[in-house]
Amino acid sequence: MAKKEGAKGEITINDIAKELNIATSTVSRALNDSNKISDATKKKVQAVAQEMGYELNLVASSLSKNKTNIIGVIVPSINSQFFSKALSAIQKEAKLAGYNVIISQTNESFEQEVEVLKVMNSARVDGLIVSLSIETKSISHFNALVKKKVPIAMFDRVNYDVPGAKVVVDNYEASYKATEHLAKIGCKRIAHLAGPLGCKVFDERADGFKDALKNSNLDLYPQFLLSCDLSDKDAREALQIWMTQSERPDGIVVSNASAGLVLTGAVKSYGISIPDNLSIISLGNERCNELMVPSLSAIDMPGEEMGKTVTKKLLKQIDSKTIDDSIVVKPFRLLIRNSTFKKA
Amino acid sequence: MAKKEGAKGEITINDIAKELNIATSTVSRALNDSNKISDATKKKVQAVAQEMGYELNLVASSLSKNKTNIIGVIVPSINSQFFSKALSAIQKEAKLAGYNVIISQTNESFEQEVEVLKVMNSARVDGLIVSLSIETKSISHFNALVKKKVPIAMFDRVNYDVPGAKVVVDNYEASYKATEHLAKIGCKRIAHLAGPLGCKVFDERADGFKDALKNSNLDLYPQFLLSCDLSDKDAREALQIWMTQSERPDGIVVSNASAGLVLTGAVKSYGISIPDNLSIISLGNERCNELMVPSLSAIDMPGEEMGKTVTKKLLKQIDSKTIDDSIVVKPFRLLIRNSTFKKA
DNA sequence: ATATATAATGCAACCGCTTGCATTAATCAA
DNA sequence: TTGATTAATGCAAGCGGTTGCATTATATAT
Repeated sequence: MAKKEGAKGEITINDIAKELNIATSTVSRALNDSNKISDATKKKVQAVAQEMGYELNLVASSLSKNKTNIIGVIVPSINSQFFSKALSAIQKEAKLAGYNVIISQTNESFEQEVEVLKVMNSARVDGLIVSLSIETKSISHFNALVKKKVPIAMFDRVNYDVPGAKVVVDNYEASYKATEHLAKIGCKRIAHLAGPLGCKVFDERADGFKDALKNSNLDLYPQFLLSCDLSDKDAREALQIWMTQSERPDGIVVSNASAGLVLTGAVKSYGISIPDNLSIISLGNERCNELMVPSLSAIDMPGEEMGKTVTKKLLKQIDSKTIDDSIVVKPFRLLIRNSTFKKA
Repeated sequence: MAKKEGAKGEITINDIAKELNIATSTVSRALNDSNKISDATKKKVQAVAQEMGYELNLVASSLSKNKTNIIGVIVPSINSQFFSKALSAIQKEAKLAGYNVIISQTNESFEQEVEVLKVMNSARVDGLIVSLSIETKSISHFNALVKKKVPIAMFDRVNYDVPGAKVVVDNYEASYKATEHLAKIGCKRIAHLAGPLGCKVFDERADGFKDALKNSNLDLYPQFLLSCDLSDKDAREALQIWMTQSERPDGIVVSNASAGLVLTGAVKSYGISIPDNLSIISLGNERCNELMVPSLSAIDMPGEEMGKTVTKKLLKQIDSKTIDDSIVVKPFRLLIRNSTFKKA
């Protein structure tokens, strides 16, 4: 077979057309299984394509169809268990529908989020799945995309002012339940390690905490509500503050999984026993939670579920060319483990 | 400003050209900061581009430049700590060089790997970073890419028959050191939970284990070398076998992090104390290793480092248009924790 | 002032595929 | 048999940039 190839050795539909002495358009239609091409021709074309090692050039295809079949995904980080589970589900779901996925992380930086959004725009993604950075307050950086009607779906860290579907958990309720759980097992002095102020998910968690205290007739002790960036360092410092107070907490609700693990580990150095002297529960559950000793109670946030659903929502928006402003609230699970064992 | 926009509301360089009454090529060159365009024109063009909200269409650009500035990344899974760290580093490094990243996971399936490779080919990625699936034995699915001289770089799960740079750790040595460590602290009956047979990294680890035993003058007891898929279930089953034998192991080298954590957790139910009756060390280290009780000794595989290096290697191949067949062996660290505490 | 090098811009083909419309071939009803 | 349908294929204009080469404007040398 005489192969006339382009510069980079790529076989194009033109090559196939020449080989068969038919029009390029016929080849294109044959390969796309158009119903206006005879079966005989299709067979021939497919055979030759196969033989010549033809592979569709998605770039060219995207350009002429004005559709890339690429979904852009923007997350704060890709190496937290929650997000990597979500990403995994997103990728899986997207692939099922014939979409590729471009992933970018913002590292919790607003500036990077803005930049990444531009790149996604330039890449002409067919739709966008976003989980906002902690720093993100305003959303004007979405304007360009919104104006162009690029479908957007958000999960977990969402902003309801951006049009498109949202998939979340009820953070208020999650925190409320966690706090209530501590109250129920007898904790009287419950503290909360909160995330950065102004970040909605963490604000909601702090609110849930406060209301649960109130409804359980428990006081909020001074300094028992500490807000920080949830880094290992900050978590340890918060613990230090609590442990050197005259009235130590006997229960802690930690606003994310990572800090929860750190706290639980760090508590040991104060000669305190969990759960006898102190109960801990984290909002967010990682594999480690059940493996460590004591195993760490948690609210499990359904990462895969959220990833899967947000992808489906986005794909629906893409297909239907409509904006779906629905909000899906995924259920969380309260996982009671040894760190919050019922006191006698 | 009169905006004449295309169907999807996209501003093109043609729009800018018309607006300014100059040629499209001039606009293109101006935006690309070509040195054959006067500063005055550049300023004007950039101003108008800004004002009209122009954003480069990467799809069109890619097509005409025959370069996508996209790196394809193929990994077995994106939600293991090792790979998510690597991915994070890859993404970061790629972005620094102006590349986007398309990520796909094979879920350890050869079939999916083959398929994903085709998609990457169609997407015309400028280069490929790959970590092979466990199932992958043959590499003929890389032929098409190799023939087209698409740069490929592999890390961790590599195959030296595919041209391109490789970034690995010395798995043999890692396993050897881990085993030797157990021997040194006095373990006499050391077992090894190996990964699937035929997967190089795990074979090498098994070899390192065996050689370390030999050189430490220790016997390999029957059934003490068990190969499995390293799932939670398999790990527990292996432990079951060992624990119901007359001669239980007093040391275990587990061939990945996840199974190591599971084993350590499961051991408790046999009423065995770590490290007094049994020492455990895992090849691969997760955050959990140091948080659990007892903290789990491990060989730390440098995920970020590998991700960073493999990306740099790939970018160099892309830039230089040459194949770099170098092999970088990244150092691992032996992290001695409480699960392998020196016996009296 | 004239030839000549240099800088700035324009023209048009091209990247590989898609698609509306035109054309030709095959099929059917009258 | 002939005009009307229907089926199959071809033509050519995009999609939105990029780039080699031609052209024009400007600067330098003689």
